[in-house]
Amino acid sequence: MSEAKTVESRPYHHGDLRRALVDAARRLLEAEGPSALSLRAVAREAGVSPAAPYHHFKDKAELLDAVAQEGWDILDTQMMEAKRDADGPHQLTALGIAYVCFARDNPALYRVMYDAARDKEMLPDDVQKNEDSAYCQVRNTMIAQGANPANETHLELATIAAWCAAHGLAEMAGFKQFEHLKEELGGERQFLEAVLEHVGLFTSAHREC
Amino acid sequence: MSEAKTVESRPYHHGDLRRALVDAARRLLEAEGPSALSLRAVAREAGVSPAAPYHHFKDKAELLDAVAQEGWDILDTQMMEAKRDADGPHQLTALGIAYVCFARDNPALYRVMYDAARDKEMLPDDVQKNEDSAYCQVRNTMIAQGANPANETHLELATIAAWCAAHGLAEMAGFKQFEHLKEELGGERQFLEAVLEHVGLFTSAHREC
DNA sequence: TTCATATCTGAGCGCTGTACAGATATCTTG
DNA sequence: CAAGATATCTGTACAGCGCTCAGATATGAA
Repeated sequence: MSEAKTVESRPYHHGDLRRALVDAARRLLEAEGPSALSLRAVAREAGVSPAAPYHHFKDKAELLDAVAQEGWDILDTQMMEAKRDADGPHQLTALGIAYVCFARDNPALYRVMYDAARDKEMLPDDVQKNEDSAYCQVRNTMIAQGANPANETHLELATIAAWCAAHGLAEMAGFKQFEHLKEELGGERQFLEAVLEHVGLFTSAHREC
Repeated sequence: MSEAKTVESRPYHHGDLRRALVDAARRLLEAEGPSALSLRAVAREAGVSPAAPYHHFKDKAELLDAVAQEGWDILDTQMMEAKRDADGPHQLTALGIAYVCFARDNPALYRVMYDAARDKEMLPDDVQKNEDSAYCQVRNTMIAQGANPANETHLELATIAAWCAAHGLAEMAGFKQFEHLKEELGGERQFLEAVLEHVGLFTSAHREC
């Protein structure tokens, strides 16, 4: 309470508690990691009572869904930028690298995103519906690089294969077992590129992360 | 208490509480899913007080580590069998399919395995040390299929790439988004094979799951 | 100005992981 | 076989969790 910001749209008491809660959650997530992300801690961080969030989210999972959605949006944006900055034949790898780098730079957020997905056994709906989504960007880039858009099934399988490889690498690139390889190859980026190159769907690229 | 089984090795009061706790955990995991796997529930299932587990495990994470270790052992065995039952050129895909099928058939256990890995930011040590581990089986199979064992780095990168793709597919194969593809391709197995084939490192195989 | 409604608080329930003192069973030593 | 050391297990307790609900409070509509 107290610090009611002078925003023009202040629907009710707090201003926009829903927004404030999601922001508080992301702050906590970055500072303390996923295990510290309790509903009560988020409420505390936002300066409200433990019961307040329940007027904006049905339960904890729904709050985390909102946090995860922001993660997907950021991922979409970063991949769009990566694709824009790469030339044609290197765009697919640029997308792959951007994906893995997003996970590396936002490990807690990435985990929240996939914890929600695993619980629901599905990715967010608009991953396949929104044409600007990371998923659709990969699909469209495959078409641009010569895949036959008419063979819908083949195209989708290739997209899924690339997505799976990128997700696996995103989750495991930070594992201690692979540190010696990063040193040997002269850096993390070289390691990521080398692994993606072995996947076959990707080709070598020259774009900083 | 009470039902002291007539085992020859009964070190102390319970018999082998450590063993009983891990078994209870796996029973709970299968019956109720990962979210029901509380230390207290495990103790309850094993018929002991909530504090009893602390004489065998430092904390909850250490109990889950023991559960996860059993998962890795089972995975090793199943992949060994899959490799044995496949002819040379199809062994790598057979390993990949076996990996994904293990995750499909033991989703809760697979999740415990990788939750622990993500927390520690590493796979279990013997994944790379034990020559019979799933990881080493993949590596050795790549050698058998023509990879140059002298080029250690290249070999390791290819193994990691295959592992990442398999892990990504293992986590996402059950997602609702891909159900229509499974139908279209005539079954889950066809879908899994098709995706792995797109990864490039794998080739088509003919082995039931 | 009055009233309905959306928002937030405070207290409370049953659950969790973990700590600790005390009881009990087993192993070891004489 | 007796006695003390030690490992094992119980009971109780504490703080924190997700979530519920009755009641207080601020807002928008009449």
